[in-house]
Amino acid sequence: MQQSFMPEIAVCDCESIHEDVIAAVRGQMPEEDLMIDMAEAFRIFGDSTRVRILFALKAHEMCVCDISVLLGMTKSAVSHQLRILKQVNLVKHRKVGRVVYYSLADEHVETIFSACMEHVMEE
Amino acid sequence: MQQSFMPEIAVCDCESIHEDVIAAVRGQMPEEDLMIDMAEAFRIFGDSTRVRILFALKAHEMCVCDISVLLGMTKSAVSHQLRILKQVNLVKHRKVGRVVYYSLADEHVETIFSACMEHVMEE
DNA sequence: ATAATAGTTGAACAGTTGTTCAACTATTAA
DNA sequence: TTAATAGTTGAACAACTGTTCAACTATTAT
Repeated sequence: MQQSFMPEIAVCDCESIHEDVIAAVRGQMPEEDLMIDMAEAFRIFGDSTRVRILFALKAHEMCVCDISVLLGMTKSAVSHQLRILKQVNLVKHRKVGRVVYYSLADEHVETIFSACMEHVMEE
Repeated sequence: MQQSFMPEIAVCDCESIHEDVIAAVRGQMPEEDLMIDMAEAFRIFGDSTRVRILFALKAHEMCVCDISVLLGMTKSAVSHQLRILKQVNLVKHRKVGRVVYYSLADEHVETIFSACMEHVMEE
C-alpha cells in the first residue's frame, strides 16, 4: 500500500521530468511513516457508521444496546465498530454488570470534527 | 451504507434500553447527510497515496510524470488518484502542451492537514 | 443449577477500493 | 502524414471493509 522512495527508474518513461522540482519537493516531504499514520487516522473517520457513533457518544455515554437502537443497527455491527474505535483510543468503556457503557476517550474527536466540519460545510 | 432513523424495532432485543438517553441524544445528532458527507471527506484523506500526492503538491506544482517519479508509481496509478482529488476539488490543473500541471485547489488541505497532524502525533 | 440477557467474536459474504494493464486521446516533432 | 510522448480511461484483479449470522462468554435472576 506504500512504496519506498528511491525507484526513479523504470516507473516513468517520461523525458520531460522536472528534476529540480522533484529534488526540491522530496526535501520537503514529511516522513513516510507520518503520512501513512495520517492516512490510517483519516480512514477511521471515513465511515459514516463510526462517525454516527462518535457523534452519539459526544452527546452522552451509551451502552451498546442504546447505540444499536439509536442507529437502527444490530448490536453485533455496532460492537464491531466500537472495537475499531477502541483500538485507536477514540472511545473508552466501563462495565456495570453485563452492560458496557461507551464514551469518548478524550476531546480529540471534538477538535477534529469541528475542524473538518467547517471544511465539509464549505464544499 | 447508512440507515434512516426510525426502526427502533426488531433491531435490538434488549430490555435494558435507556430510552431517555436515546431520545436526548437523538435530539443532538447532526443531520444524517452531514455525517455522511463528513465520512466521505475523511475517506478521501484515508489513503496514503493521496496523502503523499497532496503533500507533494503542497510543496510545489507538479506534472503527472514528476509525481509518478517522486512517489515511485506508474503514471496511470497517479492519474487515477488525481482524478479523485480533482472530483472533490482538492486539486486543480493547467495544461501546457501535452504536460498537465497539478496544484492544490485552495488552502483547505493545509488547514486540515495541520489540524489532524497534531492528533496523529499525539497518539 | 438453569435460563435469560448484554455484549463479543470469527467466518462468510457482498460491496468497495487501489493498482495494473492495454488501449486510447491529444499534442508535439520530424 | 507519421512517429513519439504526456496523460487518461475502462476492465480486470486482488486486497480490504462493513454487515450478517451463529456461536460464544459473562453476568444476573430464578
